[in-house]
Amino acid sequence: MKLKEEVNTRIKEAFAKAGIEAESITVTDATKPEFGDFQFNGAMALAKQLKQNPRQIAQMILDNLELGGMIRKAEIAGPGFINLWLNPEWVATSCQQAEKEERLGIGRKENPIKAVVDYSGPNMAKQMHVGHLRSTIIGDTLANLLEFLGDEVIRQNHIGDWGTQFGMLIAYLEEMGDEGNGSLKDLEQFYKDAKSRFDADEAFANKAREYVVKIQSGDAHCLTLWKKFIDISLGHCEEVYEKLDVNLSREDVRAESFYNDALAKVIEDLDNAGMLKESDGAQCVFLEGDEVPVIVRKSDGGYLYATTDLAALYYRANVLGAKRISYVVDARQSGHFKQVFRVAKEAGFVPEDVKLEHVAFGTMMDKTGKPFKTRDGGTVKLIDLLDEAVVRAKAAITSKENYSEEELEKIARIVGIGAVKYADLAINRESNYIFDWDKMLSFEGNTSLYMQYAYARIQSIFRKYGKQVEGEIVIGDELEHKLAVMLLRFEDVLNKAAEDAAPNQITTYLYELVTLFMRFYERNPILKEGVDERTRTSRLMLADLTAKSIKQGLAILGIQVVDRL
RNA sequence: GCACUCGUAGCUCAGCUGGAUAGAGCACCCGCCUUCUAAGCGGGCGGUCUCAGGUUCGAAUCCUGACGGGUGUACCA
Repeated sequence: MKLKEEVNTRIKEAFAKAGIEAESITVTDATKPEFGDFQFNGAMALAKQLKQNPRQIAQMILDNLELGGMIRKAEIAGPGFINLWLNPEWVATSCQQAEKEERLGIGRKENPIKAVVDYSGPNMAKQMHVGHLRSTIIGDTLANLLEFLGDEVIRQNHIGDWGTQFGMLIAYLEEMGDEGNGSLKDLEQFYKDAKSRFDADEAFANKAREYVVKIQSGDAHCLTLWKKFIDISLGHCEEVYEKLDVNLSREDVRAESFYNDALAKVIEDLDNAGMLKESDGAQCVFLEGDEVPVIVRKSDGGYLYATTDLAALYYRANVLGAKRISYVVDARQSGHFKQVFRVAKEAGFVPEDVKLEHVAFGTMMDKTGKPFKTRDGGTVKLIDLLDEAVVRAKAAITSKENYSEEELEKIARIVGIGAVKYADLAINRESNYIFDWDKMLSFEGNTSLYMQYAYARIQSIFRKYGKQVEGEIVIGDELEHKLAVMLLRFEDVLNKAAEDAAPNQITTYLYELVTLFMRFYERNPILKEGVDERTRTSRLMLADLTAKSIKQGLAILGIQVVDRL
């Protein structure tokens, strides 16, 4: 249900009938319960334009407002606010319909597009650490969300599999022989070992340098080694994806090396477009207003990050046919993307109507407010964080009920991993955030467990009830009204979250929804004695729609629910 | 130096297309389990929204400046 749009339409019609021109009309959520469900504040702004009394304008709108079955009451308040109350019968019927539908009454986009979401992008020479978490789960959420709303989503995992360090790594892998597979378990260590070997042994260093050239020139032996290395390293990433419950597979991998053959063409095209200039021996694009150029080819002939990204943009826009290309990458690279996007558009690599966006997220800080160091120790390996999350969840669950070992393991995984993902997704992606192990693994307050707990409580009710619910929803009190309206707002929230690529809008919504439900649960008994049949049915249906909404919302975030907790 | 970004309760954060008394969680204090799961619910404590100007009927929200944190700034990705 596009609730706000429905209300907006009514207001727009009122404007038209009153003969008032107004550009954008949007109602907002009421700020207080006593102000109803929605409020329209536009009369005040309009009053200034028209040089009239705002209350008079508001009155004119009211006089022309068709309440229909949807709106129960509309009132002018204060300087010219219009407060709107939704009709409980209308709310009830709408919820009733949503409860029956697979998609909970949420429509699919009328004009779906192809959307590329570029996320995760681990470097094959390094182990995934907590810093990689954000891109992976924000990207996955965005992809799930767009998919749910009807777009054709193409996930792209742009892994870093190319560069000088691979010469050293494969030379070392070769030396290790069969032991190599095992040592690669700890990539960080493997890298260190290779590096110290490189620094200590001149012959090895030379071989490493030679191998870099050989991979790039397509030497069969070196390519085999390289492929083996990438394969093993990618396997480790997949272990993490598996644990994280992220929808990324090998088919989504489109590595840096994939674009190698297209790089020369990028330079050629830029040159043909007259955008290329040589500076200090390097091929550059100078953008108007930018101090630093975009270097696309080094003075030694090598290509760069920007070159690969341009090739990738071309591929995504023209071969994949994407109309929205979202890069879920650390905010520190915003300068880079701003430039690359501009070059791509100016050079015509990407058609004008394609939306390019950098879904930037903040840097992770430690508890003292300093950036998490990537190199010299101190980093938490992602896999360790996830394992610890499951261990803690298990400890927390064990005390509650008796589970079989198998059940326990399954629930602990869902709860623990969910907590880690939720903690990250719940904060505004753009600001920096502090990595706090304990906070991330907390199970109190606004956490995924709160939602999962509510879901389990509802399932418990239905287990006891033991029948299918059939009947109608009747809004019994103010609390049920609030809950029902909140349920109807789901689609609005998802659409806005998709537009802004903001997962925290979904978590905020879920938290508000569940908070309302918990109060409803405490105050309005369902199966207890003395509850009449009609009320019981209605409350069961509200609970059911709540559960389904929680499940769907969490599913988009990549978090599962359990029936029992 | 220049550019970007952030500055809201003791801590961690929402709110930012301007609206009516600024919201949560954690922490702290009080209350609620013989009836649907107390990982919950109710109540309390806690704020000159960094500061100073400006625009406006109205500013945490928009603009300017200062201060403070973070980041980026020519051949790494």
